[in-house]
Amino acid sequence: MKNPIADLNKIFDSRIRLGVMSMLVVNNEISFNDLKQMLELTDGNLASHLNTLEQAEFIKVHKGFIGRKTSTTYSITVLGKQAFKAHLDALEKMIKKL
Amino acid sequence: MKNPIADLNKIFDSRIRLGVMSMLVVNNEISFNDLKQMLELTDGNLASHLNTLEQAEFIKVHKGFIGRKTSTTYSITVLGKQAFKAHLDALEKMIKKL
DNA sequence: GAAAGTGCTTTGTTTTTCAAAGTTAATTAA
DNA sequence: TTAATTAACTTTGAAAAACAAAGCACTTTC
Repeated sequence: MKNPIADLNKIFDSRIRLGVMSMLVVNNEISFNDLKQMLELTDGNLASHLNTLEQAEFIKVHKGFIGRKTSTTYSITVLGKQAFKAHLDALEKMIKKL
Repeated sequence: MKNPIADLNKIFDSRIRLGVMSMLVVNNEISFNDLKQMLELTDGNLASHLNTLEQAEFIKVHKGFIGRKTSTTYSITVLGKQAFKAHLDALEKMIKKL
């Protein structure tokens, strides 16, 4: 038998990054503010997790406007989608023995 | 919409504890050594994660023998099964929108 | 009787997480 | 026009968690 946790992606150990990704899988663009409110996080905390995901190239940023207000939105990348799916598959395989 | 990660159990953020639990769900008794080898961990690291799970009363310990050798085995508790299931349900709900 | 195995505990370092406060820039209210 | 607000950060620092390595008590095997 092989190590059941070896295929889990370390980046997704964090519930917050998991939450961000799961939200971005279904919504192709979400604002910083919406993420912050949905996940109930402080600015700094969210920003640093987003940064981790960005470094990994799992998400990308778009700086734009809503009306005349600045609005930063985030979306998932192809790589991000793949990695997230792979992680979920690994999770599923791990617990599929139920 | 409500916070998608609120129902995830913090104890299962750890890949290692997740791995231990998923192994104990399908095998009703696993030895310290087997867990250590399967998950590729050092003694101290495994022991401390097992301790966390034990504190939460999600697993319990049995000190016994295999032949004449000491053997410590672990099994999941009813509470542990419930908590693990609840966590998996929360995870599933979170990503079910796929 | 020396070496090795089991299952820890202790110690200390590294990594991760997080909140709080400060920052920049634009925007609206007074 | 100045003050206050909002958005989206960055920086700082503290607390928590993860982890490896070493030590330890006990037993067993060589």
